[in-house]
Amino acid sequence: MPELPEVETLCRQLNAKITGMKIQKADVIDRKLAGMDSVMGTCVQAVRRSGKTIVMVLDDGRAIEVHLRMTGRLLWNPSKTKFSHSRWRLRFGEGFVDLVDPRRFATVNVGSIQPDEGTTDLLVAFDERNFQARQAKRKVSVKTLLMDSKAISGIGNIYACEILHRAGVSPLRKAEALTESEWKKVFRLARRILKKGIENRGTSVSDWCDLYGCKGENQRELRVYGKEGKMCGGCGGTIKRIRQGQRSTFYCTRCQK
DNA sequence: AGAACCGCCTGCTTGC
DNA sequence: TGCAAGCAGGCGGTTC
Repeated sequence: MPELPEVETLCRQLNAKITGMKIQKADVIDRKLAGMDSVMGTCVQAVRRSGKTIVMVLDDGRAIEVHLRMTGRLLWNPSKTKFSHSRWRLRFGEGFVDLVDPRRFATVNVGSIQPDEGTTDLLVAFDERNFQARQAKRKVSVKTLLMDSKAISGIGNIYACEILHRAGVSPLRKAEALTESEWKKVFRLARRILKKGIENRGTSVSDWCDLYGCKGENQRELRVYGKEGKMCGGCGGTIKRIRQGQRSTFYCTRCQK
C-alpha cells in the first residue's frame, strides 16, 4: 500500500514524465470519479507530494489531487488499451497515465491550489515544537499516533511498525508516556527509514508498483512487518502480531519496550 | 473534545 | 473442486 516513500517515488517519476505536458484528454471510467474529466486541455506545471496525496499543479490555477488509499496505482500506459481496473486516465502526447484501483478506494479531486500544509511531513517541514504541544500528550497508542496523518503525515501501517521496531519502542505504549528524547529518537529513525524507502523506490509487500510497473526493493529492509512467528534479527525474540484498532501490528516483545 | 468505531470496496486466502 | 466466509486497511464520518 502506498505510503510516503511510494508516493514520493511516483511524484518524481510523474514530474520527469508529464511536467510541461498538456492533458489532451481525460476519461472517467468509474462513476465515483465523475467530473474528473474537467482537466482536459490544461497543462501540468509540476507534480508534488503532500503527505500521501499526489498533487498535479495545472496552468489554470487548479490542481488535481490523487490519493491512492489502499490498492490504487498510477501507471504509465503507452497503449490505448486500458489495464483492468482502470478507473480514470489522462492522455499525454505519447501515452496515458492510468489510475488503476481494484478496490476503488482511491480518490481524485480537482480544485483550486491549496496552500502547502507540509508542516506535519517529516521530510519537508516538521514542526516538532508544535507536535510536543499538541500531540505528544495524547492518550492514544504511539502506533496510532504515528499513523494519524494530522499529527504526522505519510506514515502507514508498514512504516509505523518498522519505525517503532528500530526505535525499540513498544507499539502498545501510550503517546503521553514517551519522553521527549524518545520522540526525538522515533523521529530520527522515521526519517532514516522513510528516506531509505524512497531510495529503494518503495516497499512491494503486496502489489505496490511504480509508474512503470516495477516493484520496489524496500521489502528486503523490513524487520517486523508481515513476519509473525519469525525471529527478530536484532535480539532473537519472536515477532508477534496483534490487533490495534482495525489493523495488524507486528513487533518484537523482547526488544521493543 | 477526544477517543473509538464504522463504512467504503473487491481480490485473495482459508476452511469445510 | 467449489463456494462462502474472512481478511486486508487509509481515512472521513459518526458515535460514544
